[in-house]
Amino acid sequence: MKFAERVYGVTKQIPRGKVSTYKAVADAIGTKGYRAVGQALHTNPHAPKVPCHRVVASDGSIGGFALGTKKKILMLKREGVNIHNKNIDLQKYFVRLKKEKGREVP
DNA sequence: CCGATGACGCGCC
DNA sequence: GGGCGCGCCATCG
Repeated sequence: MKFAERVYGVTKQIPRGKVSTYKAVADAIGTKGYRAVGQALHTNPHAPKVPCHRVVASDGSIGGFALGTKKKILMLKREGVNIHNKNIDLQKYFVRLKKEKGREVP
């Protein structure tokens, strides 16, 4: 399994109307390469299956997007995620991503 | 193999 | 609170 595939697997779990952060994704797959996560999403071959636009920066900013940040914002707002001044309320829309492989130690 | 780059994160000024 | 710099990991040249 490639690194990118793992990123997609985790990102794919983000429900509509919610968002997550690169840090959360990286932590979910067990890596500290936050930047690598972003790169994987940039080269995301899976279209709507992997909602890469639902992944934002940990500071609440939009972050980046292949088609342009504005487009990203528009898509998010369209899904119900309210955005003000290029910022998202992580406290409200942030969702915890569960690790794709690691179990919760029963 | 080494060097540079990137949709980031955090510490410091 | 805003801006700047360094560090992180994976991929590409």
